[in-house]
Amino acid sequence: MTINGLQNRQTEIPEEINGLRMTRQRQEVYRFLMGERTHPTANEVFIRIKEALPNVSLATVYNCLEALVQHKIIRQVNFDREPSRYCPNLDEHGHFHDETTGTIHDVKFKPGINLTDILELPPNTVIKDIEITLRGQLAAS
Amino acid sequence: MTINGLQNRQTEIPEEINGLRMTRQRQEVYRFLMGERTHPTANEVFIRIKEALPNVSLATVYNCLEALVQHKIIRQVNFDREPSRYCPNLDEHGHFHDETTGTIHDVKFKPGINLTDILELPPNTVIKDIEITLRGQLAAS
DNA sequence: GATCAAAATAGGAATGATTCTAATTTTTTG
DNA sequence: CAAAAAATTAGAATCATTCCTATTTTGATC
Repeated sequence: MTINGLQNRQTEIPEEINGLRMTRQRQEVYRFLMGERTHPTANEVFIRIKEALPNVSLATVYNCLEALVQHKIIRQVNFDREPSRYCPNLDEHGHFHDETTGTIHDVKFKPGINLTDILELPPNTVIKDIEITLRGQLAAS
Repeated sequence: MTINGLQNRQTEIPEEINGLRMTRQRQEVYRFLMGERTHPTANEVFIRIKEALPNVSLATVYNCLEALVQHKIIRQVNFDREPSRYCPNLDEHGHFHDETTGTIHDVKFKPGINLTDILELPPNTVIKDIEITLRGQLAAS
């Protein structure tokens, strides 16, 4: 792929993000996710970054993904009991799972909506994380 | 437990619910869930209904749960990648997972709130199912 | 109530995403 | 550079769930 190393410079990724040292493997995982809207699984990440790092192991991909999630650099998304998927969008948002195509779409909240405004939470509740998932289909219009 | 069979009559469960024939095993699964607020896992259901049906198998519990879910008699609830849990509350609601105690609480919507009102869904979307899960803790007040 | 077909169940094997373990390599620190 | 810490690798282990197949139960029909 490379003709000239200098022209092959890919998106610059800092040496550290949110206190997490960005090793080569973490960079590749992160770079791939940043360019994806498809919410890939760990295995899909693995297959893809093997192109750049042929010796990478699946365990490392899991380690990287976990580290990135824990440092709030990416998000983990779960649909029922399917394999976890990973998402670079850190804005508060939900996910719509289109059953017809199997694709997943981010779903924004309408402006000014605050999740905790619409739910009857027990008093003194500290919410750390919210996950909203929708299943359905895009009707042929 | 039984002194007098007649007095031991438990909650009457119809022979059929939503088109699903209520076999003995399905009855036991359903009856147990109806009396529980704890959102048990398949295995917890299994352990519990073995008291009434010593020969029941875990596979059957899974079969029963799936049948009940598919006929919209109970709901399946997933937290991240933890074992699925089951819930007899059919009202539209979310779940709050208290990390301190490990307990799960149903969360109602405030009156008049319509989920689709607050989300920016793609046009022509048919939503079949919504799942809202919250993780956090009940602060000591 | 006997008979046949369909549905449900039981038990155990198989699956598959994820986690764990131990050994090796890389990075950081003194 | 040496030692310690962190990250990576490969493969084994885990465990919830599904699958398979034989058996049992149920429902329909006579």
